[in-house]
Amino acid sequence: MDIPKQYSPKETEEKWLSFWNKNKFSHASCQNGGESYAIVIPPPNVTAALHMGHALNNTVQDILIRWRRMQGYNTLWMPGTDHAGIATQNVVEKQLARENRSRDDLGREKFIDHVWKWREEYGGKIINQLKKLGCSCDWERERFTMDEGLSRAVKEVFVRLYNKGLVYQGDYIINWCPRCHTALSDEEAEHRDLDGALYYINYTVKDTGEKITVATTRPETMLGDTAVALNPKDERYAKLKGKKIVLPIVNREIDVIGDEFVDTSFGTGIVKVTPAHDPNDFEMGLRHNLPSINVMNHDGTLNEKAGPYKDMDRFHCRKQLVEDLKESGYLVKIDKHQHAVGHCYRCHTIIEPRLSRQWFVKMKPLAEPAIKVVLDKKITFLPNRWEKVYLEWMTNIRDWCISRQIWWGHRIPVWTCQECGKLTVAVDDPTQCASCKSKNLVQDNDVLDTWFSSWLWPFSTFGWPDVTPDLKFFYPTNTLATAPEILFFWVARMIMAGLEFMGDIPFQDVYLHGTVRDDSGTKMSKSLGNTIDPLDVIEEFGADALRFSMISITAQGQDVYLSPSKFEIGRNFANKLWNASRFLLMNFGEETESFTPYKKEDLSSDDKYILGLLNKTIKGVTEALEQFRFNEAAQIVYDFFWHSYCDKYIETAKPVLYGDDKDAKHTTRMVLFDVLNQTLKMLHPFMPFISEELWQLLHSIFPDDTELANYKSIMVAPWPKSDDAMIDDTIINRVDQKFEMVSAGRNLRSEYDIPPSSELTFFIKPETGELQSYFVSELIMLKKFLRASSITIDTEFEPQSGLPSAVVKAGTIFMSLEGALDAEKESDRLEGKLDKLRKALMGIRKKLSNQSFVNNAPANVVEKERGKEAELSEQCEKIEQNLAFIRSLLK
RNA sequence: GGGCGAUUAGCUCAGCUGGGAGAGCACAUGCCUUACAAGCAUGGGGUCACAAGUUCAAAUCUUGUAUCGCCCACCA
Repeated sequence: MDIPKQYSPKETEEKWLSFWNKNKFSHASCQNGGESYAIVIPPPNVTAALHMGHALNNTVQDILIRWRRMQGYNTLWMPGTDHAGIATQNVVEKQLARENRSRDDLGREKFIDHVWKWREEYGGKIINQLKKLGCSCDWERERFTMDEGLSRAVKEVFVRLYNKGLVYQGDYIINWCPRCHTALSDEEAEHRDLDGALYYINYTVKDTGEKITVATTRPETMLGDTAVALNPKDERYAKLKGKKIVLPIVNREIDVIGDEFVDTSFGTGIVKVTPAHDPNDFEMGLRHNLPSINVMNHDGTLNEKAGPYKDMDRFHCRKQLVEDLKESGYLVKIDKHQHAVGHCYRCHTIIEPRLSRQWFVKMKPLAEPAIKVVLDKKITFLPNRWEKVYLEWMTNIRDWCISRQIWWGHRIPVWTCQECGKLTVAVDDPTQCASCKSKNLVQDNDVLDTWFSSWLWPFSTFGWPDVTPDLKFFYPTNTLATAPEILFFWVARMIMAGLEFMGDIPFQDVYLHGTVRDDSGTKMSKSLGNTIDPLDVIEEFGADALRFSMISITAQGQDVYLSPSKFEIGRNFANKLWNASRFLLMNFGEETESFTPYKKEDLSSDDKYILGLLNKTIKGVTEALEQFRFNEAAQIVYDFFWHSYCDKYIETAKPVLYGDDKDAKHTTRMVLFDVLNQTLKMLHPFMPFISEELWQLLHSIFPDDTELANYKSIMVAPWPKSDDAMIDDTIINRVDQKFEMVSAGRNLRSEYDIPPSSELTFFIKPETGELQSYFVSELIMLKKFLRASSITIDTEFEPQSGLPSAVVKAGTIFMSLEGALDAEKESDRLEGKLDKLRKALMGIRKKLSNQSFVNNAPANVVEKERGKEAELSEQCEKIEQNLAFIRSLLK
């Protein structure tokens, strides 16, 4: 068989992708029954291109899904995309702008048509990219948050909440993005510390002409001031109470109010009150019945209320106003001042707090049960610390502003009657007013927050509000894997929605992985230009390499630091797998051999050794996966495969394979096959493509092997089960001692600079007779590993001339030298070794002579120390003997 | 202002319920040994940020300090 020395992922990945797709291995049906295991994908935005965050997120999910599928669960991974209201509208508007057109040129209906067309043409390309990554979603079920079904769920939810009094319309201060021209929720406002200024401005007291100074960070809002506030305890308040204050420049008269909110120690202790542009001022306005003056347009320019500043941009106005105040002598001073400023999470424009009529969801009643299920451990967070973050947010939850002044999204199902002015709220478009029966209805112009559809994702994707068989079977889902960034946006809200509308939790485990950063620790983002494109990595290293590398460096919930060189881990590992398999294929191909599994009684100690370690590995990997310790699972298989199977077992197998004993050969082949087969299965969730390729190749060697015929794909082959009966620690320990002896011999060779090409004579003095007979039976092996022409094994061996030696657990190994021994060098070498051992021994002896250690430490710990003490002192003694002999040569 | 995370080898990081400091990369030396140079063998390298405490025993638990990073918060 002619197989290239290097694994090239490209064709392999394409081949199996279409194979899986054709055979629909990832399609789930509730009719197959069994125990369900379901994950709903965090739907990426339709506008998205695959980035490393997606790659990590979806690799984690695919590992879980593939693993559970192999374990025999009825497994479903529900895929789909999010319509991403503002983000998508922005993208399409930008595209229009390039053609010198705006959404207003098109008008609402045509614009929405245009977005749908855009989606068909360019949107959802991320789905194909996820396929390339190897994601085994049930692609037949792909959903979109604006699908007909999901849209119905959205309306249903709105109506239900409205009827329950949990959705209401009101005038409040909301976060307004002057660039997107829409309201945002509190979560959509990102607070960033900015170096701003605190402006001190003089206002005039009308009667007395006296000046009072207020401090503000946003002087332009002065134009909308309707009062000046002091703390009632402030003695200045008594003097000013009832007086009128004249606003500079605009010369409008406003009142003085007393309010506990005012902090006497901040600024001047006198606050300008702008109810239409500040949440605190708004509250004060309500308390004191103040008028609200909104001085801004929706695009952040000043309106007619701003007098001379009309049509000016808010920041231009600020500059001009400060200039004017300075000129007219009202500006006292400007202090540097750092403060948190809200930014639009979509376009990063500075948000304007603005009084506006919007729709809200009352959250407290929804939050209560969602707090309870977490406290009751019905939902667990991994890592656990996120539970606290979740509870903190939930307990201090504020109402959710859900209306958006954009066009792309779910239109609010509310109609206003033009006759009686009453509202009709309905799932199906009403033909007449619910109260006066007039047909003259106008639908609310706004659409809903994107998250108002995604919070229903775990059940809307199964057909809710219909109680479908899928919904009954797969809900609640099992695991949700996502990034902590959307804990509040999405995870928390899904829990609330699940409980409210399904009466049950949406998922049991929430696995929150870290954020992907570049190797300087900066979050990867397109705008910073520090991204690594996963598709480039797939192109260069392969999807398996990308997945394996990323997972093996991702500790549970810690952030991931990526640089291109990291992907070599996975690429090299894939290549190692490739070559080990190549070795098997080369040695299996020569004769058609029937597939007869090895018999336990025919196994050599090396066979038992590797099978023992295999079973330990299966146990370790399975446990690690159960605990969501993906990096550990990957590490365990990696280490087993590379350092035990390849470095040790394949090497011990070679003399057998190249020898004449047909039965031994067959047994060895079957063990080689079995162990690699099981390893490939364990690796499948991590490296789906190469594991499939090699599994298919290996199984195709044996015409009478049934696994390939039974399962057709490793994807649905059974997950390995560990068998304790296969783990014999005595044998594992003995074989380990053999390898330790080999290493000691190799070390001697290396320290004496003897090239591997020259064959040497070794003498092994085993510790016990039992080891002697074991080593004798392993003579061929030992000769191969040590590149020795002859090895003498004798418990009574005493060197007649000076020989370099090394002491290990199993005994002493001596190396013959062609020329005479440099006794001085050897004595130095031995002294060095002895020194190290003695230091270790001293530490242990000190411990053991400590009465409180012996009395207080558990018996097994003390016993272990005693064992170590015996072992080390014996080794020291032997080295001392050897050293004495060498020294005698020096005299 | 509150909360959280990180600090371990030159670099990137593991180290779960306290009991022998680990991996990968890099480095040094030697090897194209009939699976693999994307490899093999051998080796060097760490006051586990600092300080105090609990304990027979601390990288691991407690408290505090420092540095970096993140999240939340309506002091104008």
